[in-house]
Amino acid sequence: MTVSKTSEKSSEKPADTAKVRKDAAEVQGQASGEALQLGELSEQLGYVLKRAQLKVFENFLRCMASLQLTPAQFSVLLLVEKNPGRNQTEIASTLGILRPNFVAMLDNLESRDLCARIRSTNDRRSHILVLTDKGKAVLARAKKLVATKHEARLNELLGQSNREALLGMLSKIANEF
Amino acid sequence: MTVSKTSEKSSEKPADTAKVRKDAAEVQGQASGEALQLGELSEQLGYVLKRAQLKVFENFLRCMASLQLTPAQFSVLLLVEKNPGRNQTEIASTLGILRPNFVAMLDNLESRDLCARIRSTNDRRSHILVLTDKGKAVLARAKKLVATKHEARLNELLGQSNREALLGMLSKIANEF
DNA sequence: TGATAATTGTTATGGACCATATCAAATATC
DNA sequence: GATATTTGATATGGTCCATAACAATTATCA
Repeated sequence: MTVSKTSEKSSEKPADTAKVRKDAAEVQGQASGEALQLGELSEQLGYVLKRAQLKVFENFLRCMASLQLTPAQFSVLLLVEKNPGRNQTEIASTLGILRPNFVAMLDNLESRDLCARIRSTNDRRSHILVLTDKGKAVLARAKKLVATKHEARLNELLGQSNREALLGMLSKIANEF
Repeated sequence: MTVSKTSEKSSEKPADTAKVRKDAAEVQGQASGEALQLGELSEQLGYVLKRAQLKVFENFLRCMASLQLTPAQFSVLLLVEKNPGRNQTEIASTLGILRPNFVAMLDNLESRDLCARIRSTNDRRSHILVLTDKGKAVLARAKKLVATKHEARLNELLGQSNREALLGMLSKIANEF
């Protein structure tokens, strides 16, 4: 196999061997217009999981357009409502949010008068988080939107029992994987 | 209710009303050490879905540590192997990757000699994508790692039939939601 | 008690990922 | 053959995520 000067110019890329070019020549012009085959990709849990998650978030944002709440913001409001009086570190960490990144989130929610930081009397380093009246009202409306537009869509697509089974399996993965 | 000068300094935040401070005073010092209640959060599909996805990706990265392949890179290699001779636009779009963002990804894979861009003879604008021999070998090893370490873990956690049901529901969400 | 360590909220910063506008080269359209 | 479209690429900005560092406050403990 006379390979004339394995590298004519030193600017060639690592993959630029004769073998690859030969392989490529064999598939040149094949499969012009046809749809691509997903192949094993559609069996990869991570792939399907990620795509499903994107779709769900996308739908969530559409349902919440009138309230301008992201999934993360919604989760903060839910958690603060359920656990009033906790500080930023506690709320952030149970949501998997790092404290530095939680600051801007709270700045946003507080500027919209949805929740408030109150200096704790026990530990004057920390801020206690509470929903404002407006925050409670907005969250109530958000819950209704989620239930009627978002989760309802899921039930309609999967059926009640399947939806519950799905949630159970995802919880198991989230907690025990 | 005599509220002495509703706003002493104009620098007060919107949420700084007497009502919120009163509400906060009632929960000060409650629930010091106890664990937080997730409440309705654990029933929110989006929340559980996102957390599960993070766990799965995390595990995937650990399993692939020896090959240094991210989920996205793995999906590219899988798709190029199944569809050799397609161009960047086709591969990227079926993966939901925007063309500009696909360039750096390919630069990476190509610099590691896992795949190659070959100028198409049909349309000299486009690059045909092919796996190199090394790319094929690495992908083969990656598939084995995924099967024995990653997906096996899932089967062990959920059981074979549940794992298939999960995949089916996620596909349905990804495609029909 | 007082010196030292740890914690809380915060800022600054950098990386990874995602999205848009724009460009030159090549091709398609008419 | 003039114009529009497509392809890969660059530049750029936004969002999210992660780490280091800091002042104020609190905990530790010698």
